[in-house]
Amino acid sequence: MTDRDSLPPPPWVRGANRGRRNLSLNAIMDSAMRILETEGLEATTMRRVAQDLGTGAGSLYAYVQNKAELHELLLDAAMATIDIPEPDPARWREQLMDLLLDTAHALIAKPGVARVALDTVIPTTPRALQLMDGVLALLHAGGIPPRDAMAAADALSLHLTAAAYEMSLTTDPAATARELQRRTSQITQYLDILPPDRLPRLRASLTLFTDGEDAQPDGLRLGLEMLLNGLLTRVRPAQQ
Amino acid sequence: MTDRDSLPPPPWVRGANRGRRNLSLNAIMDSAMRILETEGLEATTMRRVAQDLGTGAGSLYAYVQNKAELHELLLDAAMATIDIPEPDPARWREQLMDLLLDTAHALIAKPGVARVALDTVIPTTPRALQLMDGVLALLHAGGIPPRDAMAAADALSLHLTAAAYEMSLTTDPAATARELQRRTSQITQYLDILPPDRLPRLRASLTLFTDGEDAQPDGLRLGLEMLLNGLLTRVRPAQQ
DNA sequence: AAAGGCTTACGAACACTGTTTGTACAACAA
DNA sequence: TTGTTGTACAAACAGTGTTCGTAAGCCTTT
Repeated sequence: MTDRDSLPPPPWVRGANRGRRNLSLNAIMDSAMRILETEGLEATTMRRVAQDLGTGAGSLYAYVQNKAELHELLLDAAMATIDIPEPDPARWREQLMDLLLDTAHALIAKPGVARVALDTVIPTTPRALQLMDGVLALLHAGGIPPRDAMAAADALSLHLTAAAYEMSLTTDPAATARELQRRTSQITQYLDILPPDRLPRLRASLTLFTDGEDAQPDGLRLGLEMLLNGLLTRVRPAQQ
Repeated sequence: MTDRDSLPPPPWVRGANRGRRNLSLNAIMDSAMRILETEGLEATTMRRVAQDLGTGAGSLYAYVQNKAELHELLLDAAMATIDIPEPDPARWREQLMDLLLDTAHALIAKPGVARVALDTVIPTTPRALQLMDGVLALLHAGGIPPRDAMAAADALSLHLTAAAYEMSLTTDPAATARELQRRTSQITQYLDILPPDRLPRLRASLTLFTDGEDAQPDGLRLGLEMLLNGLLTRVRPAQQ
């Protein structure tokens, strides 16, 4: 298995093993991860983490450049459970789908981490690079030319991340379940006021929409299957 | 053309025609839109809008329930330029692609609005409902069964919104162009430190990645084409 | 061993944020 | 004319990220 063992920390992370006294990057990450798991990303603020460590918010800036960097490190930590397979040309598609679903589940598991992934223009964190390399390897094993593979990997990871983000909006607290109820009732309430010939397709499909709540977790797999099928049947853009 | 004329305001919008004195929802929206266009979504705060109207932040709460609702109204206003076509079964696919690209461009045109679309679990605003109805109409015209059409519309709009959001992260200020440069240089810098046999696929594709900046605007169309192709060749999930 | 420099730690401060509350005022209905 | 309704506004609350000055500690050099 290539690239499964953990990589060394990137050089731009300031205080990897630097803390001489009370604090350390490990301690900060432990506190931040605990807060992330129990209170969500919104609550994972500099002040909250510092309070958990019994210190001031300013002290964290010796180990971390930004709140954004701290969140990115949390994203990297959340991807620890993903393991990248050795490509098997006979099973590459199944392997790829598993890898993508694993990644999505890792993002959903830690609430709010999907938003970090979406906010990060290009992920530069070690595990993100490993993941990208793994996806490219599987696509190459499937016979996809490198130029198409890059574009496909982009589309797949974008879709995956967005779907994970959307799901972590609705599954986090029970409060957002009420929010979803409020939304759908808003729509029906609005449709009742409108002339009955307006928005007919939406009217017809609304029952599928509300029932689709349970089937929505499959929506992720469905979108990814669509993308993969489309990739295989598509006219190559390099030749077009 | 069905549903092209503007719809009446939804009943839950409080002060549609209510302002008896200085303020009004229209004035608030005008100020907010001007600030959105010139300073971005982050700067479009309650206090900033109120200051632009020469009043206090609290006054806005007579016309708008939340900052979130104000942002949603801005999203709705940004979608004003999209026109929904009358489905022509012979050209449905081209029509659909145009509609989706139009929507994406509308989201990108007003900086930060794509984020609002992504944060909104289910868009309930009039124009969003019109758009959804229009997409469903085109899919039905293409012979897609209603159940699949709903799932496809979900996947397409998710992909579209996420791509628009990603693009508005890198195109907004020139500062983020430097950020993108910093990211790629971080990656190469990191790869130089690693053993040269690690992440080989990413190494090989990195040149395509950096060159891909110019071709990235086509990434959106490419992803949507993949989704559409995949939809047409996919085994129907209802029978599986 | 003593001195210097570097870095962590910490609290205070700055400039913000969304939202709530109390009070004053204007306009409409009875 | 009185009363009710809902707008306007300022102040206040509880937060936020980040910067800065100061004090203390450790390591290295003299």
